[in-house]
Amino acid sequence: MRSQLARKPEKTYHHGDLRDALIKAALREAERGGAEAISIKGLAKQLGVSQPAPYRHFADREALLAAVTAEAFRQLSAILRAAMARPSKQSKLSRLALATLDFGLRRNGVYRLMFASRTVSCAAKGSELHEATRETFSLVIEALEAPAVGYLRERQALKIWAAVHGVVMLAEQGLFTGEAAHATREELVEDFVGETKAALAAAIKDARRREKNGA
Amino acid sequence: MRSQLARKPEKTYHHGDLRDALIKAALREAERGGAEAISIKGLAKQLGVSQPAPYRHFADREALLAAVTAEAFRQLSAILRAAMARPSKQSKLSRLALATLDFGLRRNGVYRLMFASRTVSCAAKGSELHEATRETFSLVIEALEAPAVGYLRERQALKIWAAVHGVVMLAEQGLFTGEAAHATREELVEDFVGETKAALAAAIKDARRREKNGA
DNA sequence: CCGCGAATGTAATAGGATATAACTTAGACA
DNA sequence: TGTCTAAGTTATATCCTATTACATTCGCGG
Repeated sequence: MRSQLARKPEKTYHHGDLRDALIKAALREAERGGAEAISIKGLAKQLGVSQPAPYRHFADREALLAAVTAEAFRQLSAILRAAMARPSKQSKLSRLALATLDFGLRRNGVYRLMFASRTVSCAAKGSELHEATRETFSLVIEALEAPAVGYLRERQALKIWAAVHGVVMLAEQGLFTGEAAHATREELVEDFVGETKAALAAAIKDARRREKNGA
Repeated sequence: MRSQLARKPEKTYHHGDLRDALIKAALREAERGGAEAISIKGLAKQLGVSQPAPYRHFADREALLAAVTAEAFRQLSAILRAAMARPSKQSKLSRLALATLDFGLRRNGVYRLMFASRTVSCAAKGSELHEATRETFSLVIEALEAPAVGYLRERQALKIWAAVHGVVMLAEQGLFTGEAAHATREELVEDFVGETKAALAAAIKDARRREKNGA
C-alpha cells in the first residue's frame, strides 16, 4: 500500500519490475550519447539497486543493449504506424519518411543504437531484436501502397529506406550546415520519396505489360 | 644501426614514431569492432610501450579517435580518387559510389567510426577531422562531372552520398539477406547513380533555360 | 663538448566499468 | 507452514581511462 504511494516502491527488497525499468532508463541514457552512454553500473545506481542486480535480468551488457534496441525499434514502429494512420494530404510514404527523419534527428543516440551498432547485425534470426527490425521494415513496404509485383516493391522499399537513413546520417555528420546547406534534409527526403513513387509506378506498369505479353 | 635491422627499434627508450604507430594500430583494431575495440591500454601493449605513453600524443581517448577517424577519411579519399582516376567504361560517379560501398562493407568497423559516431559531429570547424570529411565530400561533387549551376550540383552530391551510405547501413544491418535479398546492394547503388545523373541533367537543362529566359 | 631544457617515456596510483561468486531475502505454492 | 526459487546484496577480480611524479633521451646554444 504505502509503497504504491511513491512512484517507485519505497524500500522493498525486490524492485518489482527491474528489467523493464532498466530498459526504460537505458533508453533515456542512449538518447544522448548512444550505446556508450549506457552503463550497467550507472543504471543500477539510478534505480537504487546494487550494481550487480541487473545481471539477474541480462546475461551481460550486450544482452541489455539488444533488449533496449529492440524496444527502440518497437517505439519507432509505433511512431511510423501513427504517422501513416493520421489523415493528411501527404502520401503515407512521405509521412513515414519524414517521421523517420524526425526520429533520427531528435533521438540521435537511440537512432545510432538501432542502425549503426554491431548489436543489430549480430542479432540471431529468431531473436526479439531481429523480429523488431523486420517488423519496422514491413511498415516501409506497407507505406508504398503498391501491389506486390514480383520483388519490385521490396526493392523500392529498400531504396527509400536506405535513402532516408543516408540523409539522417549525413545530417548528424553536419553535412547540411555551411555551404552545402542549400538543400534541407526534408527537401532531400521529399525528393527521394518522389523518385521512389515514380520508379515504382513505372516498374509496375512495365511488369504488367510484360505479364500481358507473356500471357 | 642495429636498431634499424628490426622493424621496430629494438630497445630504444623513445619509440621514435609512437603517434603514427598508434593511429595505424588503432585502425587495425577498428577494422573489426569499431571504436569500442580501440583501447589505449591495448594499443600500448601491442606497441611495447607503457600504458600511459599514448597520453603524450593524445589528450584522451576521444582525441585519438578523432585522429584515427581523420586518417580513415584520408584513406577513403585516396581510394575514391584512385577509383575515379582509373580508366573505365563506367562513369566516375559509378566508380566512386561502388568504391564507397565496397569500403563500407569491407572495413565495417572503420566505416562506423567515420559515419556513425559522435566523434565526427563533434569535430570543430577547422579541425583536422573536419577538413578530412569535407575533402572527401568534395570528391563526390567532382565525380558528378557537372558544371556548378547554382547549388544543383551540391544537392545531387548530397543525395547520392546519402543514398550510398544508406545502402551500406542497411547491408550491415542484414537487410539484404533473406527474402529481401532479391536486389543486390550493387544494383541499388547503380539505381541511385542512374537517377542522380538523370536528375542532374534535367535540373541543369531547366536552370539553363530559365537563365536564358531571364536574360 | 657539455649542459640544459623540452619531448617522450615509465612507475605508481586513483577511480570507474564489467562481471562472477557466495550469501540473503521475499514471495509463491504445495 | 515449510521449502524452493527468483531476485537482490556484499565482496572481489579484472580491465580500462587518466593523472601525477619521476626518468631518460635528443637536440641545440654557448
